[in-house]
Amino acid sequence: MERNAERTRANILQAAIKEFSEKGYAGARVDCIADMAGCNKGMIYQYYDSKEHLYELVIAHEYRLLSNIEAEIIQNYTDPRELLDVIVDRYFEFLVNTPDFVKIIMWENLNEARAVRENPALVSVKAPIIECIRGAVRRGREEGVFREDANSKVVVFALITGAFSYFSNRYTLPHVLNVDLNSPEFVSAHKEIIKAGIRNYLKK
Amino acid sequence: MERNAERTRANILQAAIKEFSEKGYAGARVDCIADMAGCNKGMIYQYYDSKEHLYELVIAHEYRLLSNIEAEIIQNYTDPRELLDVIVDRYFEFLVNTPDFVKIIMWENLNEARAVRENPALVSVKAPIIECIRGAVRRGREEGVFREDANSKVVVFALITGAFSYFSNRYTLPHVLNVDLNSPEFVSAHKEIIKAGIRNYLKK
Amino acid sequence: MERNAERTRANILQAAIKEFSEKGYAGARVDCIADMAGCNKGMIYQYYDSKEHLYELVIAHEYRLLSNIEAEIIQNYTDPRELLDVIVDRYFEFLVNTPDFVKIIMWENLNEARAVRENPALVSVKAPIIECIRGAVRRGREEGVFREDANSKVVVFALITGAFSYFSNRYTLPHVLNVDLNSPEFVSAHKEIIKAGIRNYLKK
Amino acid sequence: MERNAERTRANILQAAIKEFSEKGYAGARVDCIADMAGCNKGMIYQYYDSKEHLYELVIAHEYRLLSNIEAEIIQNYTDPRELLDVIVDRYFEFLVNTPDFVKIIMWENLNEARAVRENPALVSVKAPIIECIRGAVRRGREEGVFREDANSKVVVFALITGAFSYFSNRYTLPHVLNVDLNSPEFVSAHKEIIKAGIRNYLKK
DNA sequence: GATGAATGAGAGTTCATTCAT
DNA sequence: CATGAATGAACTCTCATTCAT
Repeated sequence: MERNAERTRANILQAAIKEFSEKGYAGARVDCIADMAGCNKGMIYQYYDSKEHLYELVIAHEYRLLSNIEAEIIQNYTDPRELLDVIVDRYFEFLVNTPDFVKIIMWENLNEARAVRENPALVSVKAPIIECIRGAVRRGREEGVFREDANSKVVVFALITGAFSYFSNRYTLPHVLNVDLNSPEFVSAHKEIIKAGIRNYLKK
Repeated sequence: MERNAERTRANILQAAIKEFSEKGYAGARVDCIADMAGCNKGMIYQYYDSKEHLYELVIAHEYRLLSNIEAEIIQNYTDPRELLDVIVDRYFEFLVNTPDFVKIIMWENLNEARAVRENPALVSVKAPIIECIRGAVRRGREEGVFREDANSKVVVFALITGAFSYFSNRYTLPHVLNVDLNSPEFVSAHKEIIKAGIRNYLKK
Repeated sequence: MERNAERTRANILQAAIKEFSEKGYAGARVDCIADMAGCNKGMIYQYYDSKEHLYELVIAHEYRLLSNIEAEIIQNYTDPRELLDVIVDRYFEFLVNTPDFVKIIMWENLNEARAVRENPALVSVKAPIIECIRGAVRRGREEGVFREDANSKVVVFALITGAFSYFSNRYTLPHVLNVDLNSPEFVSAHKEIIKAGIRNYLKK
Repeated sequence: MERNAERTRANILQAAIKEFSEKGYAGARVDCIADMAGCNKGMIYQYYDSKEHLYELVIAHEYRLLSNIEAEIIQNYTDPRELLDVIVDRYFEFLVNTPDFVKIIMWENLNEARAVRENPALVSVKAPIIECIRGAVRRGREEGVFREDANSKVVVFALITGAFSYFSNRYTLPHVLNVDLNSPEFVSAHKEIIKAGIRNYLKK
């Protein structure tokens, strides 16, 4: 049996992401995490102190995943109109490929953002993308292509919730609507609605 | 202490709505529900058999609350363009006034709609509003004000998630964005984005 | 199976006295207490909240046992010389008949009196007997039978430790000395040594 | 990091003395001992096999500390009357300077002398001082300065418990009595009471 | 109809001990 | 000789559920 602290730590974190994402904080079981990580329960306490602390690290980890995407967007896109479309596309791409993420953020929301509020590092994790969008909105106004009184925060909020909402009702709505959320037509129609809504808000 | 079966049943249901909405299924405590209902634990088992069953009834109850709103919309609005705006407005009004609802639906989503799927009565609870919107979209196409290939399900999905999304990230996003979701300007800006997105999707 | 809250509470307390007295706080097992009390582990938490809190109540209970003896002494004896002998006799009698007591007080001593210090009610539990002895010492001085500079606290300390010491080395010393601490001759010889020591300290 | 078997063994023993003395057998933690010894847990098992065995060696070590004092007394003092006073003085001196000792003996007492009883070497560790006192008592009788029926074991027991008792209630009593056990007046008054008690027992 | 005492399975956590490196 | 990762049993505590009253 191979002994490797870093490997075990990582296995536990991955297992915890899966468990917390599937069952939320209250429903998650430390035993299940240990089983999935292929290690003993004691290891979780050795490396992460408590279920609570492990959960906080999972939240921080997931937030960082998205902020990595955002950092890449910030570096590469500056044109105000292009930027907003890109953000919707990238968010969708990320959320489609990272199904754990949406669920974890939703559980955290329902916990009233307890872990986020108590982690100073997370308070400003969205500052860069906010600043980026704010800059784009300002430049759009200066260039005369956006209306004068456009509110950046409204735009950021609409961008994020627009992308999120597609996934956050992933289980109940498709069921009662009897639709396939994964069909490319459905995805692109929804993305277009979000983009158009924001475009309309910004247009002069 | 008065003995009143109906009163006790109702108290338990209200308490359960509060408890499940605040803590989700896994985090909810039967003891807390009994305390809030001002009765003892035995009553919950007498009237509702188990925590699980009580939860299912809570879900059904909440779904019915929204479908009552929907029934009223269906009766009173027929004009295709007006209808969509009305739905957004009514949904927002309902969700603002019924904060427990959003949380319960979100928890249920995260439970992968277990209770909804297992309850035949809920499977068709959204059929009327879907049929109503479908009819409006069809009439809009017939009247030549909507595009020919408009998909009713895309519209229903956008309407519901659009309204929902405003509330479903109620805790994390305002915190990192430092905004007040309750300000009338923010609310109406967001509603307008949703309406415009859908309007744009439908327009010829 | 009879259901009786008061009975169960009392059973748990008695079982806890036994368990804590035999094994100390760290060595005591909640499971053992439940078994001895003939009830379920959950009852202990329902009635006493935690192992810690149960321990504190046990300590308080035991202290009260001794202070009941002291109250009886205070009421019935006033003659300075007689009083001191009576205290030694009564303490011995009590400690012989209440073997749990000595051990619990010793464990508590080794815990550096944590529970005693944190319980305001216990801080003054020995005040009456101290005051009583202090009064006897004072009267003995006034009556000219005790020395002028006799210190009451020295006397109280010698009285209590004198009685206690007989029991507190109950296990190691008899073993290495190969003596029977319960033989009446040994008991009365030891009591006489203590009484004589104190008498000598007080004599003019 | 230097590799030094003897050094590590010694460090572990010292750390164990501290840990067992502070927390008793049940409360002591192998991890804490390793930390204090500046080594890792494996070393403890390599050198001492188990927590249990380490504890037994600690007990033996502490007993030997006192018997060294006793050996020195035995060698240097023979006069019956002087001897008893010297023993009280030396015991006090030792116990004041070796605070761990009192606590360890007390814990061991509460464990009902398990380690002492199971260690043949300890059974006779007090034989020399007992024999010494027995001899002094005999000579005192022969010289006509002690009573004829003086029991040496009573004297040994009184000597040891008399010295011990001052320290064994070190935490609870001073707290409720509000006295300073370290004040020279208090110490010498207490010693005098013990000496006088024994002197009185022995006198013709 | 209503109470709350009692249960037992299982949750999070700790700890002496072992073992690959 | 030394490390610290890993284990598993046992511990404190919780909770949905049952049942005598």
